[in-house]
Amino acid sequence: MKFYEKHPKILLAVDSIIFGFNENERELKLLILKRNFEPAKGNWSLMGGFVAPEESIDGAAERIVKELTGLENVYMEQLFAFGGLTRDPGGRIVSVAYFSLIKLNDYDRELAKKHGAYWISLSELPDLIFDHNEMVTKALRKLRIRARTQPIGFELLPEKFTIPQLQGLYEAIYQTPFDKRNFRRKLLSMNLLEKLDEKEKETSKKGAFYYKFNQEKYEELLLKGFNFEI
Amino acid sequence: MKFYEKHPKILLAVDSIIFGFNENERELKLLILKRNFEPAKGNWSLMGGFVAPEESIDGAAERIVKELTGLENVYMEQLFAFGGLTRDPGGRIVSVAYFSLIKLNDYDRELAKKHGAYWISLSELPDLIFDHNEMVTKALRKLRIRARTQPIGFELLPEKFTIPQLQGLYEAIYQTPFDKRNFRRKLLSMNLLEKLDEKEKETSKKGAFYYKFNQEKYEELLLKGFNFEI
DNA sequence: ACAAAAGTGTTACGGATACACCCATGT
DNA sequence: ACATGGGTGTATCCGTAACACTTTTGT
Repeated sequence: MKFYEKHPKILLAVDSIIFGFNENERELKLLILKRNFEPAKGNWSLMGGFVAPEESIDGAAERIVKELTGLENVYMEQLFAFGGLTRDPGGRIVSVAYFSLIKLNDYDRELAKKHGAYWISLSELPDLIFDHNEMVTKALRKLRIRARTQPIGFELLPEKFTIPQLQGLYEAIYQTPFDKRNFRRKLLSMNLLEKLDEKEKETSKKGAFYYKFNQEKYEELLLKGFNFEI
Repeated sequence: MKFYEKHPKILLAVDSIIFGFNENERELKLLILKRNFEPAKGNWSLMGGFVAPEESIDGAAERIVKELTGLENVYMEQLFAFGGLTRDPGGRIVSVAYFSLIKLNDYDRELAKKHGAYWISLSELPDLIFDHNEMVTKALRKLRIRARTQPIGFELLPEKFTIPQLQGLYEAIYQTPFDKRNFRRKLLSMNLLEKLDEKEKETSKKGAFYYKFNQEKYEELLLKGFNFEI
């Protein structure tokens, strides 16, 4: 039984804003690529693709990220549906944008290379095709809002991280320095970080203790009405 | 010059969560209708419609609201794109949901009647078709977040309103009482409300002064980095 | 005179901010 | 011994929350 058959269909795409972070650098990166098909071939672009009839839009977004990075089960959130009539000169396309957070050391370098993908610092972002710069701006704004009230920062860090690394991440996201005493106090006061015995000794002589985020504890606290807040 | 021609197209719809408020009652209302076509004919549903090839998704959302209420230029915000494979038993449809805020006295009663539409209190919301209840839940959550940090409450009130009416609106949105001294102080301290000489005398013998929201002043303050916050 | 809603001030508390020195260790 | 980044405590400020009585006026 089929309904709605007389209604016109539309090309539907997804585009992925893929954020990456490396705990040793201090910048948030974005994965973009040289587009290898028309229109706008050769220009910088986000990774995207069309939604197939037999896949959900979330599924399409996951497929796109996996094609480019080899990663599955990464943090992903729907950003916005872009549906202006003239956003893509190649035709009338509605695109649902998603943003993802990945650890910069995890992705598949071969796959990325094959697609002509590069990590770009946010501060050096070039002009992208169509409305992709607008997508990035919107994604960054949403990321900043999210990172304040949900513990998604940890998606960008390895399992073990130091407090200075965590602070570096937040400083990269918000592009502003934090007071290290206040930052540490605030984070530790939530009792969500587990201190390990091991120290990170690359970046300082004294060494900084590793911590890890306790997801189970977070979920437990959530049920009691706890709100993560930075 | 056409590109992308070999890619499959998809049915794209919009659904509208239309919130309404009447300053004399104390409840937030939702406009829903009895669906008059298959599938799920006769069940409660949000107002929706398909996106035409020659209209933007925002345009489709505006058209839908106008068809049902006769209103244009109402506050409207994109909520979320729902793209699960089985969300509509009538076929594979991706739907972009929007929510709108309207003043309950403004809409066209004839149009609404013709579509079989009714205003329902949030507390009495029935089962809606497909994922429409989920849409409403999500819209309500977003409305609550927005109303805290942007002056959108005024979209639900007439140009002239009293402080107790404004408080009643916020209490309806958040389903929780506020202290009237603190509420009044906070709102007035932003210097965005202009006190009029006139009083509203229906609901009390003493009468309450009317105020109006000063949009120009708000925009001016925004430029200086002001943040609306309740 | 009384009922019913409008309007008004002060205090206490807690979280946020600002700020400077000591510690550990590799060279 | 010194340079480098890690780690710590306290005082102040400000916004938030709690709370009860007076005013106006229609009946």
